[in-house]
Amino acid sequence: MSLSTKYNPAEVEDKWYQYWLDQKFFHSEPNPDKEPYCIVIPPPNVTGVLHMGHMLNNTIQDVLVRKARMEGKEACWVPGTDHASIATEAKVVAMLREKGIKKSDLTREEFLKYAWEWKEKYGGIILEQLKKLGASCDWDRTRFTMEDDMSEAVTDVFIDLYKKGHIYRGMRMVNWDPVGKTALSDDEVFHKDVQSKLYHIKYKIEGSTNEYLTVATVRPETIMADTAICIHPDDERFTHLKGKRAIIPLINRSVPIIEDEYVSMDFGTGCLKVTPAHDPNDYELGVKHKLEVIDILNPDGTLNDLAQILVGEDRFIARKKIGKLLDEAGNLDKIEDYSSNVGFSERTDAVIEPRLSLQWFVKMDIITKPALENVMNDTIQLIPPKFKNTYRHWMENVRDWCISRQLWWGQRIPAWYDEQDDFVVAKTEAEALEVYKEKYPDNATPTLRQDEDVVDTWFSSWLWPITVFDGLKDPNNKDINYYYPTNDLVTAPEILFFWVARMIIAGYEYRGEKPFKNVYLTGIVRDKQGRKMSKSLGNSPDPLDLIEKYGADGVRTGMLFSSPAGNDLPFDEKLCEQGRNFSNKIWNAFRLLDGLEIVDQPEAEESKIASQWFEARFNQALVEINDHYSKFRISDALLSTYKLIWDDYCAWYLEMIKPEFGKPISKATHQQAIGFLEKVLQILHPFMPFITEELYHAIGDRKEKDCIIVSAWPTAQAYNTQILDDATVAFEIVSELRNVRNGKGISPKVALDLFYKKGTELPTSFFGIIQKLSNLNQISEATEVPANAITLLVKSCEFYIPMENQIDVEKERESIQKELEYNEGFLNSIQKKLSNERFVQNAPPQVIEVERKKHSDAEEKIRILKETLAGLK
RNA sequence: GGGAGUUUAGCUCAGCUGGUUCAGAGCAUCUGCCUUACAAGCAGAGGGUCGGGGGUUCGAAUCCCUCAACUCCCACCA
Repeated sequence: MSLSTKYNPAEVEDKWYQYWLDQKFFHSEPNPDKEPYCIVIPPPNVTGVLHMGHMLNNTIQDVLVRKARMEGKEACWVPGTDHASIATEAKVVAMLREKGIKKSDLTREEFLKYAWEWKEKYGGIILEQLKKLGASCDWDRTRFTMEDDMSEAVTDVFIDLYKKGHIYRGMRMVNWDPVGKTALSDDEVFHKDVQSKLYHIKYKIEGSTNEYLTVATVRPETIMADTAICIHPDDERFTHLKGKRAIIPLINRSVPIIEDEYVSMDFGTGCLKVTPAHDPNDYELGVKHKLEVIDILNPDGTLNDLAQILVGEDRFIARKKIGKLLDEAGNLDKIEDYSSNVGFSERTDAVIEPRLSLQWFVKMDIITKPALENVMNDTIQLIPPKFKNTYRHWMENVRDWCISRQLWWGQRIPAWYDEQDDFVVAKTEAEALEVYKEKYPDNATPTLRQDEDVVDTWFSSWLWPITVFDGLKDPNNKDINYYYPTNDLVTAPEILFFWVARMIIAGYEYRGEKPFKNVYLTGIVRDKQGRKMSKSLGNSPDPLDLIEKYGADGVRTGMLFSSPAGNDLPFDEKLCEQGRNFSNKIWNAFRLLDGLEIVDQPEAEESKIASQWFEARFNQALVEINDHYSKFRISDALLSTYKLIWDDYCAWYLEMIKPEFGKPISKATHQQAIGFLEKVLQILHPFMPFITEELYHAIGDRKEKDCIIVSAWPTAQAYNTQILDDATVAFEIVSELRNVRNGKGISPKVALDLFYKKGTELPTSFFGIIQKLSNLNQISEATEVPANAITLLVKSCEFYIPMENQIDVEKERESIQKELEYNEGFLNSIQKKLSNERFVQNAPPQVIEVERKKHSDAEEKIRILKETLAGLK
């Protein structure tokens, strides 16, 4: 069998994924004999398509899960999707629109039928895509946030929180999306700077004939909703107006002039029109000064009857028209250009209208307490910890959470209204009726209607770590008892508050326990220009294309080469290329071993030393890699693994044991080499699951269940440090010799002789290896300095390489002179340091000792260099 | 406006409580090699006054002050 020099991932990836599935390696059940390790996936939107952010995120999760599985833990990665009410509803509405169906023509039931159909057809594509990445999720446990059980949990929690007084219904100024006709949470609004006009409008003072007060506003269409004019109490310009009233132009309604320090004297005209129904700050002022609230807008953003004029006009058209009307009436002082920050709906892009409405809220004051505390005291660890500050800031300033959404796709609010608009919070209509019996004692059955709204999506996903194990329905079941609290959560910092904080809140509220121990916050994947990769910008490569091109293993490592926790990842396809090249490197290492003729002959001495060295080196690296993992330094763990395999195993070890061309290898050596390969493949497996599984089987005769994915993570053994030190010296000598060849243009094929100065201590055990790697005839002690030789210095040891052709004495002299000068300068600086009394007095003895050593070493080196220079003829 | 963070080689990042390496890695670059596992490779080399300025110290990329640039989060003045 002759293998291609290039590894072909397409041939093996699907095969092994299916094999793992068939063997149920991803499936987990509570096992009291094993320590649990659990990750719940941040459920992607059902409407979602895999993007680079998911790739990064899920690769990290898979690395953690695979490592835990190999460590013998009962590893369970729970997958699933989120119903994402707004996003999904928007998609379904768009789909219907294409078919010529308007949502408004459908009943709720009809719409939901379409929505479910859509979900069944397109939902969860993303989970299939994750399989291509190699994600080792327990697919038997796949959940969806709008399954019956999950929805029931949402309802139960709503009712429970209501009973505990943590949910209330109240008037609140909310972000109203007039296009989507829904209230949005603050998080769903984005702000943009918009060029607009500042209208200076003159309000006549009541009782005067020609005295006016000017107010500046960007929203002249709301003057009909004004219920006061506000001035600063210390503003001397307006002292005479205190206690008076002003007349709203056009509609001639009289409003009081009030005083409040909220108004800034130096902004605009110093007078503020107060419109409690249409501005959050004005609303606050209104509450404070007990002002009337006049709402002049319809839900769709048109003016209603209360506006008295321009009824039925859209708010923006009304704005233009009212400007004209005011001008005609002589109430328009001037119009200025003005740039202001305007809120937009994240979903429909409509300008947000602050609107007063009855909404459901979660009171955040009490229930956030344990969530703040346990992050601050590191019971739950944020990685990197710098997010603690941000987290605290948010938790200390958190506002009540508006959880009602005027949508259909989602869990409906379990509140039941009678004809008087009284409501009862209950699980079912029947239960609600029971409660109403008290109000209607005469056996009269009231007609009830359920609240039309659904709850915010986060109100279901905040329960995710509990509900995936049915921990609300059955708080003592064996799954939740075993897997909860889960271990690590891997997610984007953008949703630290929307989701992570709320899961922590829910965890303490419903389990009295944190939902996870560590929160690993990934960075944002950006393009080369530093822009966030997003669908709308079209700057994100299709992950599946990348996988096809570089292999899942290549893409996975590509994503991880440079992404420390919390740092953004400026993505470059070159990273995947590096990953692919790495697969290829390993593939070829295997090809080398695979192609050798094996004979039962005694092992070469160099090979024995080589194996001893690699054994030590492997263990040293393993300790380092384990340490990286324990600190969630995933990129570092990968890089250490990469170097162990590429540099130590391939570049050094394999070169050491490789037989001469055409010659066979000793069976014992080959077995060692294969054994080491197996070990490094295991270490690599979390990062590159596919190629490692392929090669694991290629290098051994495996039974059905004997797979690398479930093999035991190697245990770090105590290692021989002496051999590592010796190797370092040996490698340096080899490197210097290569340097000489490079500089003198001597082919590696020309064998050289190497002499060392009499009496030097050298790692003689490595001489064979040095000879082999550097193509040397001999390494011998020099009885005298050979003539016509190049002198080398390695760690203050002198070496001579006799040259066949006359060496260029001048050039040699020059280079030695240069080194001499460098060393003399170095010596000088140390001497200065050591002659500084204060240094000698204050520095710790070890530091001084080190400086002394440096000093004597440098002196020795200078002496040798001088000698060599003198010897050059 | 409030808060947090970042600034170390061309790029992406390590450098823990100041002191063994007059600053490290990967990638990229340059030079030489189609050397019998791998040119998706091999061997070697160059490259940074650690954002600017000041201070503390015998000694600072590391601590303090200050300035500057960038990033993120929160709030949003009519």
